[in-house]
Amino acid sequence: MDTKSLIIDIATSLFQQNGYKGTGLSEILKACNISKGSLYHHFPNGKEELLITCLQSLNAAITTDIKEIFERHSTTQEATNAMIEKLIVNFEKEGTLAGYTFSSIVSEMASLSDPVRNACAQLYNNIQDIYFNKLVVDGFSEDNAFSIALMLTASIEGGMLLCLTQKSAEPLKGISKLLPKML
Amino acid sequence: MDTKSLIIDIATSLFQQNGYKGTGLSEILKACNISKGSLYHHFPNGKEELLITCLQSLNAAITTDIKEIFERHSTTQEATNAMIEKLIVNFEKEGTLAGYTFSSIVSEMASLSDPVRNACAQLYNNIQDIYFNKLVVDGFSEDNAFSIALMLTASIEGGMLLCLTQKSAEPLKGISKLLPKML
DNA sequence: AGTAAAAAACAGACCGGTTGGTATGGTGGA
DNA sequence: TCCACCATACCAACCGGTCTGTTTTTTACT
Repeated sequence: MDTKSLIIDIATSLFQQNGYKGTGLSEILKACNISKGSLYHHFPNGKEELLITCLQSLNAAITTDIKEIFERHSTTQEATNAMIEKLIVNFEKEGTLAGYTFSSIVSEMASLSDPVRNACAQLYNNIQDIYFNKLVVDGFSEDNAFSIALMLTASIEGGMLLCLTQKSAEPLKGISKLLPKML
Repeated sequence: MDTKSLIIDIATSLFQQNGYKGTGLSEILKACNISKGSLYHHFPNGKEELLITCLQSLNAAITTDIKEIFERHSTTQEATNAMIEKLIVNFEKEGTLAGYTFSSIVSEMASLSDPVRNACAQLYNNIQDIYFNKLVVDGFSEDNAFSIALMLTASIEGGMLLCLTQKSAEPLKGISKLLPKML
């Protein structure tokens, strides 16, 4: 793996775990085992440029991950349940939901940096789009599909937040059980 | 107003706006127009103690706010709609949802400090309890009431996150429209 | 009531450590 | 020889926290 990709991969997970301000450059450098000169060679505009690149990389990763799940299951409900199940398994095994959420960055940076905010917005949009398209195929009207896709995005993101605060996967499990009523 | 309350009030809104790591002590001191000695007199254990105190104060404020709304409306649906409406008005007027959410602190600190995480968990619990009790009065079974209360908490919190990233109140509006189907 | 001692509240200098960022110089391959 | 790539020394600014000293308020006693 080339140095730039290495930086992006490691920085992404550090940002997810500790947030933007919570992740120091030195921490990234040590984890990558590279020097400051190397980082600033690949990201001349510094930390924020790195963050945005990470968000884009994360965007691609999450999007393809979800897409794959949604292609494997015939209905939105099955796909959503499978997706949440994957979240739960990951959470109970790893004790973290980093890798699937980036809410810390949103709430940290949304009001401070428009480029970062836009990168996050695009990520949510992509996820919501996947839901939306599947719902339309399922036979929902575009209006309904849009509403439900929004609700899915919000409740899953909120559910992850609750899981983190409670150190328990119960919130996501409860949401998963309630989804059939919505679909 | 005594100094301690002043510190708590100002620090609370700063923490909500910029997160925990994003808020420097110096910033708090300047905003309060006090000295470091004064702050450390009232909060001898420093920044984290201050944060937890702020979360408890926020807990009381949000809880009584929501309680008041839920007492003024006869059904959960009406109350929820009124509450979201208030969020939307505030967001479109102030451009921020600080004051109603603290997701930045959750996602920043949940994995780093158990006391902070517990303070946040308690806050979510209190909110969810208000929903739950009203739902039971509405005639839902305890099981259903619990599920729906969870869903409300998650989707509203997620909705706020989406509003922040999109700089638009649309997500919360959409969620508000979809609530009748759930209740 | 008057006063002195004690406690609470506040101010600000100072500390070691870290932050993100820059400037310069070296190295290896095309 | 040139240039992408990397290493290192250095910087001012800031971080949270400690320290000592001063002011203000409360308490206790005559």
